[in-house]
Amino acid sequence: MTLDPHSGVPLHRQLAAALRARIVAGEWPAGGLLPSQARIGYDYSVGKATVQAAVSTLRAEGLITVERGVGIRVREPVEMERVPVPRGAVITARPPTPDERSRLAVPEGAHVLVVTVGGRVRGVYPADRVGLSTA
Amino acid sequence: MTLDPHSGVPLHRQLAAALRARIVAGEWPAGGLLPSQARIGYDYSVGKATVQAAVSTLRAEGLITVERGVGIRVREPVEMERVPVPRGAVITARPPTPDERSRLAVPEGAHVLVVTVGGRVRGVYPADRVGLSTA
DNA sequence: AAATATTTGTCCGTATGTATC
DNA sequence: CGATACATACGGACAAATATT
Repeated sequence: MTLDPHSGVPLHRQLAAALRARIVAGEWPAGGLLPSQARIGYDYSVGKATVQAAVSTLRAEGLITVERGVGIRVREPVEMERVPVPRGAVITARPPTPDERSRLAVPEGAHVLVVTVGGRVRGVYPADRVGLSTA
Repeated sequence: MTLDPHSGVPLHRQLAAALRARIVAGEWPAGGLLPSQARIGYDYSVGKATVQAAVSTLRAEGLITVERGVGIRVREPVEMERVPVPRGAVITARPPTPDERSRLAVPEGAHVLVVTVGGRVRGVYPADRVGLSTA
């Protein structure tokens, strides 16, 4: 549980990598709670800001969800909806606008898939729940 | 240049919204420099952590790039490469793994487009530079 | 129902390191 | 070398949401 402050790699990245490894190794069940941020900081001997930066990274990666007053949960795999796209469409991905984030309920860190045909937007879908299938 | 600490909206979000509005309004040219983070904090009467949180948000949105020792630049529009996808493919977007981030040079906050055919991955592309076109 | 503890969120100040000019 | 600017890291204080007693 010890990180190396002199390795050249920032502590918060080392911590994120350490937690990531433990998560994918299945140390905590999907939907289960990790130790509190305070406990993590104590275990790895780092400050709050460092823990929070690491947590923020893993949340952006979609590995965890964080609930205020509760803790850090291992994200459960989500059912992916399948949406067909027409031929001749162009598909891009980008972060949602604040408006799209609330309208489509896009979680923090997730992006949206944008389908355009002839330069006109035909659809915007939350990328964490939707996969596009070509005809 | 004044934010409202009692509006219920966190200061860093208010600040991000304020800067976002000024950026999209064209207040600074593409490739140009915003005021320093210290200056922004002074102008809006907030601390460094607040400025950094707002800057981090805008960077994740792809609106700006931040260069150490230089400052905050308005991101210039990038040429989008067009990659064809076969019929019967499924397209998803997700954050890159650390490995993919370095291999594909995916900037902080950007995602990757994943093309699968019959459950097998056929291609992974940086979503900030690549658009997929269906046949 | 109510008080208490736990946990995360927000915000601040300070200090040090490192890259650029 | 010095000045400027961002990155990293620490700690404290308070608020908000939740869980527990």
